[in-house]
Amino acid sequence: MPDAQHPGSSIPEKPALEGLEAKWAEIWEQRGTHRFDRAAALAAGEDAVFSIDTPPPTASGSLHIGHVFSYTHMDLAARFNRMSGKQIFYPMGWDDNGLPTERRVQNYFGVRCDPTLPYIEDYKPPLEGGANSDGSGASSKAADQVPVSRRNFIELCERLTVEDEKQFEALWRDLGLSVDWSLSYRTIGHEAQIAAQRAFLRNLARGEAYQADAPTLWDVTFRTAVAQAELEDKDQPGAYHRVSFASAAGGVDGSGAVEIETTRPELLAACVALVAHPDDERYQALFGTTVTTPLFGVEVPVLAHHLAQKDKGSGIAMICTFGDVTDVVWWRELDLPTRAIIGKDGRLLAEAPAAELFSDAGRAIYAELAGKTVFSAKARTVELLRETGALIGEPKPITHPVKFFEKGDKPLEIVATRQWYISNGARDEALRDRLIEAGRSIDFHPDFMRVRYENWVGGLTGDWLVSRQRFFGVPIPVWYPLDAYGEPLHHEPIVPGETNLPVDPSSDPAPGYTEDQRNQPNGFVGEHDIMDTWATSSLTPQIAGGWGVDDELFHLVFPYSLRSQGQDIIRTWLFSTVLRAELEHGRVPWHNAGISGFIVDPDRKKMSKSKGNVVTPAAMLEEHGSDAVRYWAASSRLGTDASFDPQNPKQMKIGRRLAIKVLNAAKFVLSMPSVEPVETRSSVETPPSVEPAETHLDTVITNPLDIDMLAELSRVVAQATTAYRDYDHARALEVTEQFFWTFCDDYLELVKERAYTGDASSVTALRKAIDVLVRLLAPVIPFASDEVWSWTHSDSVHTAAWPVVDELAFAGGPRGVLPAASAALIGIRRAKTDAKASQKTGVLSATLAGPAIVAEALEDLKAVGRIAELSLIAADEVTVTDIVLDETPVA
RNA sequence: GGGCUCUUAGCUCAGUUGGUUAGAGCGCCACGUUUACACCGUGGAUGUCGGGGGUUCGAAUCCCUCAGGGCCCACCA
Repeated sequence: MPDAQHPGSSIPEKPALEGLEAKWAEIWEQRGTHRFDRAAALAAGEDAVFSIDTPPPTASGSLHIGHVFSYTHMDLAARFNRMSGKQIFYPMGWDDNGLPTERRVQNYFGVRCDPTLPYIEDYKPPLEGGANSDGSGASSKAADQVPVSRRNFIELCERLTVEDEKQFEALWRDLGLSVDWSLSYRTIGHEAQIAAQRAFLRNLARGEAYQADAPTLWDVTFRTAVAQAELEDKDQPGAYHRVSFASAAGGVDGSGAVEIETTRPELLAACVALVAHPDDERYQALFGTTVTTPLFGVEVPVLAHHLAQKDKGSGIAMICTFGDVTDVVWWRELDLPTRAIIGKDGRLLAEAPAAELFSDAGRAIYAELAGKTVFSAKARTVELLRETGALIGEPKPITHPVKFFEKGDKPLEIVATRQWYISNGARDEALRDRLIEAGRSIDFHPDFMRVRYENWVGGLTGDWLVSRQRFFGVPIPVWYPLDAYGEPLHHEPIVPGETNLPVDPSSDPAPGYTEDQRNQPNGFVGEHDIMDTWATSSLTPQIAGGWGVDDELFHLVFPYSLRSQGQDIIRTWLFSTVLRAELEHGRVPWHNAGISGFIVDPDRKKMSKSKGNVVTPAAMLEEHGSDAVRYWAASSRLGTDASFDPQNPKQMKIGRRLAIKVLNAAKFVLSMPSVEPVETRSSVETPPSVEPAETHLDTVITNPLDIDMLAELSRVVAQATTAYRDYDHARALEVTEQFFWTFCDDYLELVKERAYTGDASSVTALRKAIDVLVRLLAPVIPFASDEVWSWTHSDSVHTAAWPVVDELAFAGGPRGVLPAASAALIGIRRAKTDAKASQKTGVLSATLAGPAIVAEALEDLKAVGRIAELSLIAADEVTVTDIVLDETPVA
């Protein structure tokens, strides 16, 4: 391994990409190339800071190609701005709390959490790595999992996530992310817990966080409430059951009955009303009357509400507490009683809340259904309805979308529970307007992504449910006093002081109480819920920036310059971060939001694990090289989906070819006889106006072709810089790459004969061009770039100054010498190709037609074409009008 | 049902405020082993710019409309 101060300064015999990742990752770490220089930032002011709010990947998940894609986009911005003289604040976090970790720990170690169990010292879990050898699959079955205490469970979570995070970090280093690894954080870490609890307590103090006992979407597998942002529709088989209710008022058309259609007959015991549209003629006479439920014999009212749809089913619906979210709306707006029968385990409650209203037969029926799952209760109910004749016809099978927790595999139920909420604008128009306004003051890249944010804000149906009935997460930092009967006073929560954070109310006693008063009358009880993982992730700018802990740093980096993320988490991470910043700081958390597209397979389908079309990033980096993979990612603009065919990854080969070409071209240029060393301004500290080593370029570079090449390059510098400033890295790469290939294929060929002789103009121009090109390409191919840079510099290209037009100002504007010479060169090559001759075949004489400017490169054309006699006649287009090859075989 | 987005060569994509004959890379074909590069070089062929209509001297580009793909949201009796 080379010395960090003087890395491999010798040019290898045969430059190669292999090994560059490991070599440079280590040198960058040793040198602190990517460190945030706080002192310099303080001295230069916050305008000189470029801060990035990075997405903490789910530590228990696996990284896929989509991560590589969007994290590379973010790194391009970091590297460009670093070279532009900014102090880069580029932390990296791991999202390690939450359900994915719990589930992975259950599978990996074969355990499940049972909070009633005592802690066991030095606990040895039954499994290491799960039943599957890769440790990732659904290995241990739930029934086989050994129950362990909450503390043991959390210890296992922490143990596993630390291991996962090491692997993630290694991958990111391999990819060449220029993260300052001293700034890493974990969403379950000490600092994150403090920030999450402090923010929550401030929300509480301002009235933005509150409790409500209300119907909540509930996952029966994980036994936790879930939020709107975590919902996902899944198509499920179901059936319409037509059920007859007896009507004392005569029913429809005097039939004595009202028929409804339902997909959830098992909820019949929870029926509280029927509802039809107020304008529906069929039911006008029945509004205000009552009907009797089949099987249970409960009298329920027939009501009118505008949400009822005339054309759906029979036009009249059964309202149950609670079959779906529309039921909740009706229940609330029609002021109906609560007779919920589904428990938190997804089974019918042992005691029905309305049992006293049931008929005797109804009570017997319910006794049979109690304890059954929704699935078996439904089957039995249908049998009973059929036996009693209340089922009209046979159930009609349908497929319909049903709400699921995005990580769950059973339909959500609606259960009335006490939960914590944070205002998000759903019920507060003023806040919603502020959030929309906040979105408008962020520059989205591309701009249309803002619409997704606005749609989400505008479509919110309820406040943010932040409490989760889980174990591995940041505890909600409150306790409740118990009255003389031992009943908790939920409306009088006890809160800790901010200086005492973090707290765990399930193990720390409430302030002013002692631990032996826990769960005692007149004592206290700790809140056992934890926060939604987004309640922590929404504070990544605050956590990474030292909010409330290190105000000097926080003011330096907040609001951040850039949030970079995928489009799939606009509704969760982006929205919630804007919300928390608005509530806490009254301002937006960042100036720019760069939104990456996602990866689609050749069939235009989104890559996902469930479809089995993912490729592991580590294997990809290994196979193609990191620069090649980065090139592929950099070729796609923000917001644009990129296709990737794992079976045929030819797209990676293009970047690989570019990186290899850079190594070889640089080596070739540097092998030319050196006339006068060209020292370039290479330190960010050097003021741009002082370039002593370069002032003589214009006296050395005198050949018109050389000057024109640099003039073209100057234009490329301007275009690439503008593109990077606009977060259009793909455009920057495109113009740079196009010039680079012209430089290699045409210019380098044209001047190499001249350069071999030590011609000062061409050699100096070549070196200058390589020097600029390597810097232009450094964000995209950082490994090859720094390798090349190290051959002539002692510092890193990544802390070198981004090229500026002033460096090449002496060249003036492009005059067209290079394009004209290229066209002439192509003509000469074509003549040789047409004659099936080698390119090194000599030419006795040739005539070029073309504009006069070609004359300025005539000597170079003669040299590269091995042309003895070359004449030029005037024409608009460059063509070869006459050519006589030397047929003498080359010795 | 609403919103956003896309449709250009066999494939992946550029195409700026409307302006000559619509471009690149890959792939394909031919040629070439040249003292940077065989992980190579040189050259070549390849299009009804999704369909239709309109505005204009002029449309891949602007407008309308239709079709198709993708994503997000809503609906869930």
